[in-house]
Amino acid sequence: MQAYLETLIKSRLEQLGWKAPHIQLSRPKNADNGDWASNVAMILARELKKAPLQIAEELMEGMELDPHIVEKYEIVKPGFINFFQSTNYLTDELERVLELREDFGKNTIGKGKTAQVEFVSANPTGPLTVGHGRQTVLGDTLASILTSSGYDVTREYYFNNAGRQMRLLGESLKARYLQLKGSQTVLPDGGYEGLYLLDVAQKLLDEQPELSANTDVSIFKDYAEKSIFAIIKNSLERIGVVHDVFYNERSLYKDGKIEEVLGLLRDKDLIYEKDGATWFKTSELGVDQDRVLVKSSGEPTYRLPDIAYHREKVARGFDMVVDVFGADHIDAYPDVLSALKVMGLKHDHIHVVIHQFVTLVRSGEVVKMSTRKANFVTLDELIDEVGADVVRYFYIMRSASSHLNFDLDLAKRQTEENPVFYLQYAHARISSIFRRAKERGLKVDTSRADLALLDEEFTVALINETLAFPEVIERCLTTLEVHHLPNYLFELATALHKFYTEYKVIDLDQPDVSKARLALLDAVQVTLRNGLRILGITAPDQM
RNA sequence: GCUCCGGUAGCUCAGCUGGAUAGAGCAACGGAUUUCUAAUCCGUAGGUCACAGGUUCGAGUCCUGUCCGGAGUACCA
Repeated sequence: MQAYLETLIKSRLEQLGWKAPHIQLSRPKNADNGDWASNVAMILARELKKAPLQIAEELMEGMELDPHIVEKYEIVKPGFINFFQSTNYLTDELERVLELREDFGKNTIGKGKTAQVEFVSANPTGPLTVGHGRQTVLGDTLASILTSSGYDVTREYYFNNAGRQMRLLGESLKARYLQLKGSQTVLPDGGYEGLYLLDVAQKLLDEQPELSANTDVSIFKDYAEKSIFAIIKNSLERIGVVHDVFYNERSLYKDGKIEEVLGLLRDKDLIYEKDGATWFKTSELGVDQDRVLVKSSGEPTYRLPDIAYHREKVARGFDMVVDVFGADHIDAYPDVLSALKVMGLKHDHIHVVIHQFVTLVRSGEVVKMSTRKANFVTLDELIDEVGADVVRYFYIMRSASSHLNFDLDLAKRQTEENPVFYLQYAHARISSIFRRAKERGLKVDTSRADLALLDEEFTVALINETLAFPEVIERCLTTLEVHHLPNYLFELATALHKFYTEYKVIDLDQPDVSKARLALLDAVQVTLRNGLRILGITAPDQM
């Protein structure tokens, strides 16, 4: 419908020799204003120096509208052109939904293209926290949106296992291990205090009781990395997230990629030595100051491997790259991108999605989170308390650029007024109706239903809501903001519940109407299920 | 100081590239169940869209400035 009107208006503009601005077609909030509306006449008013109403008249005069699609149009006050879709159009589209089924909502924007989504990327120094959870769900859902748009998607987890952090982790584990053996060893300065390390230490002690203070730290480091990664992967699995690639920082060193980047930047004269460290002249690239790439200790800062990693991403030839980062990385990625730029590499296909922090509230108090301190809430604990479906929904119901207030007490309490259950109930409710229909001998035979019977107010509203699904997916894709999807599904559920209370679906006195309504519900359920699948939330048939 | 994000109903937040009367959930109050699941629906109340200017037919949305909250500004990641 949207596309149809757009091309129609565009060609008419050309006919008249008017310069086509961005044609805007929107769904008016008020049903009196039609199903679709365009402001094109008002936009043109300035340039043509004519009254918008007159422009609209001239525009519409020679327009040939297919009565099968558009029933009528109106030109109203400031200069809107309102289009009213025909019932035929609605039922045709509904039939299409029922043919497409699990493919309804998909588009082909990314057909034949590859995409990579990097997300989570937490270093294996501790269990995933509630903070990581947001990024996890955000990235996974974005990846699903891309898949629905035809992209061949790689979900990737990049982790840093070569730096100072991991050394500290090894030392921390060693201290814990020795403590278990009765030694008074203290944790290193800035070490990891989390109790999970004690568990890891206990396991190590059980497996290898012979280690001592003389044992090389690397033994402890590797063991810690392996153990903690197992914990992380288990958490990811619990909320249905599976990465295709775990990209290891250490490999960048092994393959000489770190050195290559330094060499390339040096060729551009953007590297210099000062105070024993190696600096990147970011001040020449629009940043307020230069950054250190290699510390005086000889260890690179996170920036350097990040640049090398992104160079690899470019080399791997993805058509689209999405990086999902927390707000604490806001300062790092511009350096990475400008480094790619000066190395002459493609970079405008890289999209960075920054999400704001999750503020955790427990008993009315804000919980400060730090992986190194012991007082953090893990993603696992959250899943234990509220369930994976609720966790997933809550994390993406808000836009990424907004701070997310996660009230733990509320989330735990929530079992009844929860939007997740509201949504799932809509799905289950339809299943229930289908079961009952079957009992009464009514077949859900969508191909034989006379959809033209679906013309009541709330029915049409429900159909319209259903048909909006593909637009929502597209919007998520173009904006890379996935919160539109849960919001939409909530509205669809509302439309369904309203329809349900208003009309009786199973009515043996009106078998034709019943059949048509069952077909409609089939389409609604297909849509709900498709949407929930993208969100990674289960669609129960019974609650 | 500078950079980025946010400030919309009591609370948590939507509001698509500027469009028609600013919405939802929760909380409050009042209703609906001889019925396909009431985990539902309907109604009432609740607003200076932080503030001040500007741009134009039209601003919650764009521009400038101010205030408030958060993040960053590290030889941490």
